[in-house]
Amino acid sequence: MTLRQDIHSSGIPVLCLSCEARHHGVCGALEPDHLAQLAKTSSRHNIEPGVELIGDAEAVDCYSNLLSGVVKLTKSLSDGRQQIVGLQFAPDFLGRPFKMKSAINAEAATAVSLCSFPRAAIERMMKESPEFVHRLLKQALNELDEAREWMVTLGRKTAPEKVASFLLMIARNIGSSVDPAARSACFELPMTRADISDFLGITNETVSRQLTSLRMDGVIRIENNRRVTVDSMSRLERRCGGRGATAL
Amino acid sequence: MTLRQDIHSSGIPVLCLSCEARHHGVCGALEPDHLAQLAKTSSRHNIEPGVELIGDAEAVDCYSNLLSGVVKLTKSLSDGRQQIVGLQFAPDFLGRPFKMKSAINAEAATAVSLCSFPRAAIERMMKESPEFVHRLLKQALNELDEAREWMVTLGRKTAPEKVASFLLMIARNIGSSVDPAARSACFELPMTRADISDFLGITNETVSRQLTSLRMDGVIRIENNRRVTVDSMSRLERRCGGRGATAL
DNA sequence: CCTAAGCCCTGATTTCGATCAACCTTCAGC
DNA sequence: GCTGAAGGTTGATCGAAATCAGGGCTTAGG
Repeated sequence: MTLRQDIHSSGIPVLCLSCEARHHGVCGALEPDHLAQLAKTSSRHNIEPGVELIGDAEAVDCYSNLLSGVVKLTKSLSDGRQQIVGLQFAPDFLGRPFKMKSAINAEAATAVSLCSFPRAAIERMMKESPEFVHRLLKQALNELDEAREWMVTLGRKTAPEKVASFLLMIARNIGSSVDPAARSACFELPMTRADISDFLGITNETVSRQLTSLRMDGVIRIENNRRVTVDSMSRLERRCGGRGATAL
Repeated sequence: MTLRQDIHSSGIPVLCLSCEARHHGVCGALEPDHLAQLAKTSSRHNIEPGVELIGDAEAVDCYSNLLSGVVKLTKSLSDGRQQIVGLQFAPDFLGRPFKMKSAINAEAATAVSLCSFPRAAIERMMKESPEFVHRLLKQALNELDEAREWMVTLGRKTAPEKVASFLLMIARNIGSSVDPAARSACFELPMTRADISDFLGITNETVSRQLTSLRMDGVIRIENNRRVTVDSMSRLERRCGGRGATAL
């Protein structure tokens, strides 16, 4: 492999050189030699929308860096009711240290590309690199914050507020905006109406109605059912229900 | 102080000897010398129900081990709507590494006792003891799991199921049960009906009605508004909505 | 081409839980 | 003792969102 020689030359594996995970993801915590170690066992996958990311070779059980696309984490009740409990965007780290029984399903919401590592390699990294664990902790705390933010949305917001909050969250995560102050945004919805409803704890009919309502009111524009344009972010924000200002 | 001499004799600070946090909490990750270091700067507090745990001397900004009692974490919208986003039981670790702006309020739900440490001491521990960070990661992942479990409850369960699920969760956390298989349980509700409603995303009237309904159906007994007895856990479980079985 | 399956939108109706309102109990303070 | 506040329960009414139902658009496949 060309890998070994690259390790010798620059210290950083060639595969990792252009990888965003090295800047903002967990790999940023690693020294070149650790990175090289990991890279030797890594493999890249491209995954189609709708494919489950579980056990086996496919993706996670291995741990993986999410390089592009959106992954949804879901939990279901035995009667079929489903709730999306997390969305992961690049360059999040996927996989669950310390246990298998998570009872959470991961599924590619869009086309997804992953950089996967065998479980053993990651567990070794956790032993050898405190900085790596540190980074994992940071991500876990971030996800915890997000989860708690959603709990407010799920428990205390109305359907119109839920949909607006969802759009705002997506815009902030994957929205492209020319404007540096992000006064406007444009993005492709990474999920179907049914997914959105599972995310917000409402029905797809309600999602549809609320999107229409936002469209009618000129807050958003929608093309091809998926492409959303928000002209005025602040206008959208005002529809999200009292901002979480606990102080002031 | 007697502290120093105890460090010399046994290696473990006297205060920590009988502390549960040393067994199941974050302190369990520490070597005697680290523990001694921390103990020197620790202080214990007793806090009344309803008191905010924020900034200042009072409690957290310091980090603290929760020694007894229940702490509720809440987020509010500016119009007053409130959601409880987390409950902490002993021996959880309170406080937020890496940032101040959490926008989360912590409040003693019951009488609470804390063992607090100055921010600097904990940050130093995080640098010096990888095992400590490891422990923090574990707790964070646990809280994340709990948060996600609640998201299902908030988003997809009916009011009766929500209340049953809440009782089950409390019973599992603080229920005393003679029976080892936990066929029955008895506990003091750590919060008011209003708190419970903020936790479940419903109104206190609805909480009240559902409790009455469970009482009428013989699933629970209630004394003094607070003391709850569950004779058959499995009966209660059946009221929680399809158990999160994703597989099988 | 036609058909069937997804996905999405919209209207009519129903229902669950919110809201409004009254009353009870307990407890602290005067 | 009385009074008022806080927490809790219960009933009546209302409304937001679920449910039920139908129809349109796009895409894949025969």
